[in-house]
Amino acid sequence: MARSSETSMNIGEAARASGVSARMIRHYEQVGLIAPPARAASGYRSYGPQDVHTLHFIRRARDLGFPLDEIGRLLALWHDRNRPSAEVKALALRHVAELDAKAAALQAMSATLRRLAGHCHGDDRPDCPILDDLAQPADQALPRHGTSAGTAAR
Amino acid sequence: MARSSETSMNIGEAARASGVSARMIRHYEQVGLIAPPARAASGYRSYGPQDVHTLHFIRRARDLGFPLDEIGRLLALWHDRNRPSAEVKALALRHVAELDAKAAALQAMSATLRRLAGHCHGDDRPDCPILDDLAQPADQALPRHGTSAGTAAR
DNA sequence: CATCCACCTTGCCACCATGGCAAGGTCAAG
DNA sequence: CTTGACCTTGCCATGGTGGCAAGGTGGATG
Repeated sequence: MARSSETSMNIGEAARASGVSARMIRHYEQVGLIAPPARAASGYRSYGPQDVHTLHFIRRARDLGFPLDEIGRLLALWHDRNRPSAEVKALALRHVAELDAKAAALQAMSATLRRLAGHCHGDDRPDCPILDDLAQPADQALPRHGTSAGTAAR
Repeated sequence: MARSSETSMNIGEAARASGVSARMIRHYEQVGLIAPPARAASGYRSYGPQDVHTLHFIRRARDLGFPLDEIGRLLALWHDRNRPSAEVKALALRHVAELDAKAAALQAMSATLRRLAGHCHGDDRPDCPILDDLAQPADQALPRHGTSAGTAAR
């Protein structure tokens, strides 16, 4: 096993320490999100504490739903001592808007479907307003209320 | 152009009539969601009104966020005259739960990020609570409140 | 009839982020 | 030296959609 006091770790240890899978660490390297680390004579990747810190940063950003390209920008801002915080904030708020839009789309779908389900007996009989709605020839009965849902989704 | 009174159409017309792209119609056929249609002597796929109806059904289900495999089940239930509506309802409500879970995850991310952004001056100075949080060595300051957000996401 | 354009056919690649598997090299402990 | 845990690279799959390419069809127009 690894000696916890060591400052240089293999990819597996870096993965455990950062919460990013070894798989993804290699991937992030490949797509240029992180710099290629030093290599041991064996060819093993070698990560230092700073590298792990960066990976942890990425992990957190991913947990907040940032796509990789935006994480790249966040990393650049992080490393830029002269960044204007306004830039970070703008990036964050743009992402918030995206998250909200996606959430709203999902909720619109949920609401529509829940409403349809509310009209369905849910017994042994075959009559089903849910299927009836899906089978609508165009756009009648039980209109998909609220603001445009499906289109903005996905 | 096509004579609108024709009952048999090429894939492009079927696409326009159903709201499903020609691209996706072929895809749905390939993955077995729909049966291979008749072919003209030329090899062109030929779709009847019933086929278009089915495609429209699929389109609606997609708009409600159903994944293809669940749409397959919905189609089977639709065609089954002896279906118990309870089955349809259960499928729908299971999907509603999934939609709600995803929406909740997105909202949790949004809320966290919005809160962080709220603490950020957003001016020319480099100090930024957003980056500070992402760079947290572990799990201190401004705890990611609420119920576990990131983990359940995506 | 020749030409043209819009349409159709199949097939492969890309996205995004992640996981799985395979075949082989490395290292430390027993 | 063997074993087992780890590392390496590379390819394939996911889900749903789009794009492009190379070639065949069909109908309208000159």
